[in-house]
Amino acid sequence: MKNAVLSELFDEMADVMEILGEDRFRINSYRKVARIIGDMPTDVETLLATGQLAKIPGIGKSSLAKIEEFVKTGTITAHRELLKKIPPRLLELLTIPGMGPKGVKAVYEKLNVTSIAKLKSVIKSGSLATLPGFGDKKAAAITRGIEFLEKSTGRIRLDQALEAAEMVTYLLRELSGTQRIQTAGSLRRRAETIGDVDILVAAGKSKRASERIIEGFTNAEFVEEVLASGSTKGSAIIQTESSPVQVDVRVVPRESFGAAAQYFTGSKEHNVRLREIAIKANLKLNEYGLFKAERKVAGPVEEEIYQKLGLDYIEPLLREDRGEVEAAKTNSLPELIRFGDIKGDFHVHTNASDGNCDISEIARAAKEIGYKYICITDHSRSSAIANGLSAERLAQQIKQIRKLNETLKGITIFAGTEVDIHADGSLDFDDKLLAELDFVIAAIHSGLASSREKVTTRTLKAMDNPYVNCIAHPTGRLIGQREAMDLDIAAVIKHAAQTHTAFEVNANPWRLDLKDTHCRMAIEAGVKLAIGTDAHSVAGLGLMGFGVATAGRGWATKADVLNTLSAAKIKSWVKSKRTK
DNA sequence: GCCGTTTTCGGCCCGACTGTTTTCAGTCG
Repeated sequence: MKNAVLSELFDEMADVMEILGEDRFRINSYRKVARIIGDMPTDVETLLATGQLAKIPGIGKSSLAKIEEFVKTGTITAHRELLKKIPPRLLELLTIPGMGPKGVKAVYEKLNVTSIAKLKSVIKSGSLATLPGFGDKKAAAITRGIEFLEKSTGRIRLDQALEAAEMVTYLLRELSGTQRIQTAGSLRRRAETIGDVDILVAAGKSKRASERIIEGFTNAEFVEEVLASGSTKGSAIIQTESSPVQVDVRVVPRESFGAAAQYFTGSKEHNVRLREIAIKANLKLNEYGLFKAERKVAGPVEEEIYQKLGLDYIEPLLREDRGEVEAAKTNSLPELIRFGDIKGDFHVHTNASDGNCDISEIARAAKEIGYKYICITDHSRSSAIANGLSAERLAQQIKQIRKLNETLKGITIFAGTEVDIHADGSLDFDDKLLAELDFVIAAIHSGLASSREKVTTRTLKAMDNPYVNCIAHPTGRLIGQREAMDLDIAAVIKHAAQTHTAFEVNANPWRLDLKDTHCRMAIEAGVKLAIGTDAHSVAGLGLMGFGVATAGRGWATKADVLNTLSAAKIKSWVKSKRTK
């Protein structure tokens, strides 16, 4: 996908211009273009060819010319020219927490620092601390920043962030003076990765009450390092079971709680849009409320902020400035899928392959959750490491499931498989066996790094099989660990619509695959989503919420998601592809 | 660089914390 590369180029141009001290509004427009392109689910090339790109607000003449140049030549002259103006490794300094463009400019011009390595040495020699605007504490903060950078990728998975949020929330609830607690930031929006965890606390008006809450947090046992501690904000690295996580706690008065929740939930881009609307209406929006001159017109309740701005309430999942503000103006926001709409799980493993419990155990657990059905999808023989089932073992399992269904009340077990898609697009089981199953999900588990053409053709061919109902984890990514396959998403979505095949939204926080923007593309093409946890244990069934949130971030309604249908309707949905 | 139902020029979102300051700039979200 060229979008990611292009987005990076625009961001880099903005970085260089910031260091060079150029006009900040101009820099902002570059950043905006970078974000728009990075978020776009469709290839820039396609949008450019159809003339749609020029119509996107934020992309003007100048950016359009740069994008055109990039599509034609693979490079942007302006980008190359800008990079010539600074040493090649200078930009890496910007990734250090505590180092911004002004700081980078200063160390470069005054101390000739051109890389992180050189920055380390001027800190060691003590010369950084002599620089105007720098000092011992600043030098120490930068050292910590470099160490942090060296041992982490900076962003954590949703499950890790949630664990940290739960630890801190539990602590805050016990503190006196705490009136309300709300998780905010990218965690509340259920973004696929989280930078730091934001938690809001409503407390009494006195400064002392607020200070006590911050103290209670920064002094907690699990706090490893305090980064900042003021009267309304505390920031610390906490140690969870899985990783160190930065948590920011902010205390706000109760009468501003809604405004603060809105403000700190973001995204930044969404908030900018809201504040622009406020200004046009002669209002001012900040974390304390919505104000007309000095008078507060909204503040305690988040919904009222939107209402007073003339907008429908926008769910946190949608707050990315991806068209939700426009939709809120025209009463055309989608009614998002909720966990309560989910009637079953489409992707579950048992101890027949690499899961850790048997069919009846996991089925009972699913019934306990309130599901009406569950689909057993153990691996097929090619996934040997996962103890994939042979044709004989699968035939045996189908019989076992049919028998269990006779005795188990209140839940239907679908016999399924997660069948491997071979390099040539053929499947691990023949059609005769697949025809015995209730639901078939197909997946690629090998050769993920092969060419765009190969992985795309492979996926397209699998969808042609009349028994394949769903493609599991379609891009194969593992967040923070493995890149997605270079799949032609537009092509596979189009083919899915034509072949009556669904795409999985894998709910595992390592995967979240399809991801939000791809979900939206699929929905727009009329392709159904099937949310599956890929559970390998009873606990694994509990990941469903991450999948529902990801689909919701892709603007999915109940009607877009296969597992909101009854068991009977699923059967007829499957049948309609087979009899086509 | 982008944009326009008051504008084709003149605007462009807001505040807390920190550290280096003698009243504020830089960074972050």
